[in-house]
Amino acid sequence: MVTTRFAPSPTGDPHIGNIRTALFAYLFAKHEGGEFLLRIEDTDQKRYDEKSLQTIKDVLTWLKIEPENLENPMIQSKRLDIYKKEAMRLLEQRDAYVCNCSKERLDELRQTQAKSGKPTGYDGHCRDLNLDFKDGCVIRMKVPNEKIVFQDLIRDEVSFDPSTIDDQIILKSDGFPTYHLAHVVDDNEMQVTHVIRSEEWLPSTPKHIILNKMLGFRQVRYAHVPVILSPSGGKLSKRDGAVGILSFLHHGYLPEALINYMALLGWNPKTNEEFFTLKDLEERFDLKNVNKAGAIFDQKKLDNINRAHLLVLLGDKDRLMTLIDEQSAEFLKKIDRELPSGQSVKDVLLELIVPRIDKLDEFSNHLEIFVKKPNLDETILVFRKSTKENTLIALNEFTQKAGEIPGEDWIFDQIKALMEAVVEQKNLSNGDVFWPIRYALSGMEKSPPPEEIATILGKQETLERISRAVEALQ
RNA sequence: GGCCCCAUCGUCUAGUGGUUAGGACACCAGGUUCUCAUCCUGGCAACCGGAGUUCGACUCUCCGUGGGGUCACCA
Repeated sequence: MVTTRFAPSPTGDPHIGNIRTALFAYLFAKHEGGEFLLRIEDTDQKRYDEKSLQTIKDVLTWLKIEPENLENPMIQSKRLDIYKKEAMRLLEQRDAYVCNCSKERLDELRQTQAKSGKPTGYDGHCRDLNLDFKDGCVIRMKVPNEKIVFQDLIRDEVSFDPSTIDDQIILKSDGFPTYHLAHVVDDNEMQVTHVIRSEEWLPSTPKHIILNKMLGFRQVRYAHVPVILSPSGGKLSKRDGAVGILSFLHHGYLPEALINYMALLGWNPKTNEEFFTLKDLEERFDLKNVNKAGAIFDQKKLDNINRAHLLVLLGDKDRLMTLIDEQSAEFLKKIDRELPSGQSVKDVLLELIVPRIDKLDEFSNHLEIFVKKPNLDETILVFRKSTKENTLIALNEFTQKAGEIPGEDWIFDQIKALMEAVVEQKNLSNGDVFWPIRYALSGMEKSPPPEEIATILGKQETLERISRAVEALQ
């Protein structure tokens, strides 16, 4: 049976790169009919963020990549005695040793090494001293002199020369284990079969393999997934804007879209399709089809995929209503009424607005136009294939004709007929008329059609807005 | 700097010795005899360089070059 895990440190809003790794681990487990587990690696007391655990759980739930033990994850800080016991065992086996080198000595050592152009690393000062363990000392693993070769599920064979691996600390002076010891012990206890983690762990993998062997644990398979790069090519970091998964949530991205995009970033489905649900991915995912090279994060593509999922959501308007912001939802309910066609104003607006937005946080902007007069830019007011003169003719003629329509007839087909009449009588193109009226009413380059907006705004407000547009042009 | 990993359109990628090097995003043009959007059609655009191996290399090997990662009592 396959078991994978997601083992984040509780240090804040989870990075999208970590979540993608979690997704791969989840998908691999599901595809193999196995288990996906959660473990919290909180052995660094300095960076601990108490809200983070809940955030991690919320995010996994929101994305629907829930670990089997979501409510009861393994927490490393509660297992200190276990790590210590294993460290002591290694000490007894002479696979590890006590080191009392001071921080100062270590810093100095590194500096001299760096200065003389040598690789930095522990020099083995305490290796053969056979010091007794006392509180305040650290324990280091004794790296044997043998070449380490292993098969990475994504990269195939990777090998390391022992001279490049130094005697890593496995138990810190505060009694906490380092990652190296803790994860090996935990993965064994959780019966993890496949360690799927970020590529940045590749260089320390030989240490983990050695530790695992020393402790007599069964072998695990490793898969190192490539990192996500920023548009400038480096590691995607906070300097590149939003990288925390929560910020994507707050910006109105759909969980299913995020999942779809993250999967495509580095994994390929071996088909030309690109739209996938979680279920689809569970069926098709294979580590063999994960790319080796890092992939640059492309927000445009994410937006595009989000749009595709948004369109699908139109088929489930009840869910859609729960996803848009509260104010917008309330507003829609307030103005909702049945139209002669039998459709509701709410549904019509949903249908009109959703295809025009990339993400849900833009939704309220589209509703705002019904309560707030837009700021107009006279250069946008003129359709790109039109002229200022024709725009003025169109707006003025529309105003004049509109005056003749009684208030109770102010509904879309009438208004549309009106605009069509202007086109015909003044010998203009559709763009000459529809574009400036729509922009005058909405102030947006993308918005529902003018007659729809005008109907909801009412005759008086419509004419006021058009007259403001005429003023802006003159 | 040492070590490790990587390298096809601007971006995500398909391609496993013989292809007009395919798809998607973005961009551009056109269409949907109603604007913007949606949708549809078309266009632009790539094998990092050099040696080898081979009848034949984007595909295999080596060397460069470039990019990334890592060298903590952080994970």
